[in-house]
Amino acid sequence: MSRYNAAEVEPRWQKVWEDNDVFRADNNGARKYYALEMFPYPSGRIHMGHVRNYAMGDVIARYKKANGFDVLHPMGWDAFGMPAENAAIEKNVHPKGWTYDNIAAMKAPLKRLGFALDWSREFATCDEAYYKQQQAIFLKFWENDLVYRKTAKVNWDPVDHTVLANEQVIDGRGWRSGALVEQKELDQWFFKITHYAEDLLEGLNTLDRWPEKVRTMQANWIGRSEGLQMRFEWARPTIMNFVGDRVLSSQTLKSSKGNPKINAASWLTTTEVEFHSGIEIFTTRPDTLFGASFIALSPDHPLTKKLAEDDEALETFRKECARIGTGEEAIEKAEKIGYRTSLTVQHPFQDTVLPVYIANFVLMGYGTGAIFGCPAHDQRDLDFARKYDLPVLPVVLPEGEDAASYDVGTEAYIGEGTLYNSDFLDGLNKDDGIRAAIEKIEAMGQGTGTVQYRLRDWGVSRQRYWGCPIPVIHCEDCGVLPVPEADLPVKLPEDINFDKPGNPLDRHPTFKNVDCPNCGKPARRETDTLDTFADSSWYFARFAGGSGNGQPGDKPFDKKIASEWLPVDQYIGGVEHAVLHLLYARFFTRGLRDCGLLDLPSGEPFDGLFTQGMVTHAIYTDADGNFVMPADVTDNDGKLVHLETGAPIHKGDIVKMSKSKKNVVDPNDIIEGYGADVARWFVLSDSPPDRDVEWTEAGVIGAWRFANKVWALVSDSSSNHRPMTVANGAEGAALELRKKAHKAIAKITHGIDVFRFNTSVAQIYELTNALGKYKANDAAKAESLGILIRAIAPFMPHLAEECWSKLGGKELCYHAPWPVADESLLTEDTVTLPLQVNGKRRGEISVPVDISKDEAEKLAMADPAVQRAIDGLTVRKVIVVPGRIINIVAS
RNA sequence: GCCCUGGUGGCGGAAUUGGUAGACGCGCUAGCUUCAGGUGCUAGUUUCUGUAUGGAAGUGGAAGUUCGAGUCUUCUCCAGGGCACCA
Repeated sequence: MSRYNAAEVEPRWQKVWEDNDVFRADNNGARKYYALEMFPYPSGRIHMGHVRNYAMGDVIARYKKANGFDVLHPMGWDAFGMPAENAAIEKNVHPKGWTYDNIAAMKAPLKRLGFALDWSREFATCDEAYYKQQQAIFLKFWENDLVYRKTAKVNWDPVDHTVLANEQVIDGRGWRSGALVEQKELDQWFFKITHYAEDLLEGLNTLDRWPEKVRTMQANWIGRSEGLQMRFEWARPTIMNFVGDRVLSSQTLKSSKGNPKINAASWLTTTEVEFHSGIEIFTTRPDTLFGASFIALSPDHPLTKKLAEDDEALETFRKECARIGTGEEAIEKAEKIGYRTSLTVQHPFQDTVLPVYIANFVLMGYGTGAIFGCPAHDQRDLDFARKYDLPVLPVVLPEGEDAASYDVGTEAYIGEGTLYNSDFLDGLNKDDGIRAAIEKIEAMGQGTGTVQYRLRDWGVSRQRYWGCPIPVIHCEDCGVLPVPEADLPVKLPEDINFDKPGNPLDRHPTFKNVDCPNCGKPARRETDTLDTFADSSWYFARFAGGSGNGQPGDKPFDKKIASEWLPVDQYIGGVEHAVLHLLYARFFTRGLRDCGLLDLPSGEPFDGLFTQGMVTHAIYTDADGNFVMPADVTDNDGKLVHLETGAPIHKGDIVKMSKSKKNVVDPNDIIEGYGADVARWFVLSDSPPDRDVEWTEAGVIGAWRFANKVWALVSDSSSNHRPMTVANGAEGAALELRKKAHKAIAKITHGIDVFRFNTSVAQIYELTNALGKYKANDAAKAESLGILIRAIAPFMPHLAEECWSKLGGKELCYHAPWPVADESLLTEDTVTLPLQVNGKRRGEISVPVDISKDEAEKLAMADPAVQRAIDGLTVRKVIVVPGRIINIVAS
């Protein structure tokens, strides 16, 4: 037997594939299949997570190809972003050079892994040809009212010197830098994602090939709630005080605040609210209006700010709230605190007056920034009411409670029930009560039923160099103008430096200073660049229909071709993108559709989504607690020691591979040592794809052994074992082998179809074992070997080609059709039926599959083990499940 | 606090969706082979009990539905992830 030499075999087949251009995607009229993995950021090194991600996609791509699909499986680079700028600052290299060098460095090992990728479609998002089209899309979105500009309070990351979208702020810190985020007022560009809030939410229901978890996370993020937006009018004495003694009059308000219309769903926190005639609130529980005992405004509410101008104590209170707002532990417990104003409002339905508080738990960013408090049926309101001694009047009576004695105590009741203490709402249930209350308020002209979303518009301005320039010019006379299409792309200048903090574009004279395209006078070019999440929001369409590549007349993508390939049939990537990337991409495809660029009625870019688990590894530390790379650790008689020093090593937790913990295994080392196939096989074999897989040396060796075993099987085999052989009419051991092989086909196929590659792998092992034991050199063996090799091909494609060719396969294994199971070999003539007595297994009998129930029962009763078990008992019942089990009930 | 996921041998994990729990792999044990350098083959490997045919227990825990539960229901514990004052 000759040993399998991956180092020689793998590059050889890679060259054959490349020379024959076999992975190029063409739409030849067969059913199309678009397989895509989230494209990588070119950090310069590939890691095991990449290997696992792309190995999964490759299984799907090769499997679909074998099933006769036209497969599109492209690869490219998500190449804009801050690491390039950080490298520029730290290592004094140019972001562009750094990025393209990294791409080259990553492309080599990726090719060495032998993925069936159509490299002809490769691009990087930092290619001029790509960002030119992104600028064109930006302008198109602008034309179609999907882009707008506003001064807004934004999340400012003081470490990265840039703005962050809401989604990019985690626990009050920047998602990348981890720095505490500050609030800053800036002119910002926004994508109007809220325009599609309802559609994005609705669309989730159609994505039945997405993980439930991701859909839930997006739904939560969009955060739809139905309710009532209404006005509480000032109580008579208040309006006198308010307008008379304090600053405000309706005239000054109107002129300073402009449009009084409420736009609560907008990104802006400076919600413009008309408050001279009352306070606008939003509620999802208008049925509990009769239980209202106060009104609370956000500390950031415009009215609060106005009042604070004349009220030092209130200003102090506001600062107090702001201080608590940023400390993380404080948010955990966040005691509810309030400030009582001298204002009061009129209850809409009855002759009572409610005090107006400023309260720290009311958020300006949601609804109108003001609420009515109903302590009996909202926990926050209850905590607040108990603290400030406000009335707690229950108006929803839970089932089984008595109206006369019911008391909420310290736990607000938020469930269903019957309304009482509520005048015209008495006796209604929750939903009817909500409807009736909304109707009444609408009839009174004090409000309307509305829908609120937590989702806010996507702020995309970034004060960075290494991103797609926003194609806009600011002219003092003509205003904000688009760069004319003929002038695109707005290129990133290359003569920049990072010797000062901030955006180099902002201090680049020839970039920044331009002539107005309208009047020709000196004007200022926009120096902000787009959030890099924009880059990854349409790359899949460019892969599918990109053309011209920077030539004149190039478009973002060919509408017809892109629309044929889209949606992506199977998208694979990490869960960490569940909200950000996947939501933005769904927005983009809707925008592209509505701008007429893409023919995609559903607007959904990804038909199937799979989120794979991480690659983990134990953390190794030495006696001093320093992290040690796994490659430097060896096993010495069951004890882990340092490879060089021999010092003892401690094995710690098994966590995601990360550079900082040094628990990483370099794919390059594995490829060199064992070959690409072994690395691929290992990451797919043991764990289900959606769970984490622990990288172990033993596991790799196991995979390596298996590859050799398959090779041994083939190289020892007779030379006339043509892989496409079909054996007919075998019997005895040959028939058993054929049955095994055909059953394996069915199970392997199913495993791939449902993304349980580990179960496919197990079946491949079984078939290999069966073949290993089968010594005859006949047609049954030839057929089974051919099945085995084709089944292995999506997992270990090089080994498969080598075996296929050794066995005399005429064409490439890559082009060989997926084996089809012969139905007649999947069924057995006889089955083994377990015999149970009172649910306990007592024996088994072998019977023909088509045996009658009576016959089976007779045989079961005659079984000696059954006889022993029912000795002295009376048989009550015999349950015969054909082909499955026989259970005898006796007592 | 709320919402998901999951919990099965020493380990990773199977289980035709209510029908023989532990497939397959790793590890381990015993034997054979001498391939010298991550080797191949054979047998065994849930636990307890018994010389043995066998018996008993067993899928985080408790109860339930059922002829029959890893699978369904309720409660509960633990781990991982997400959201977090969203009115």
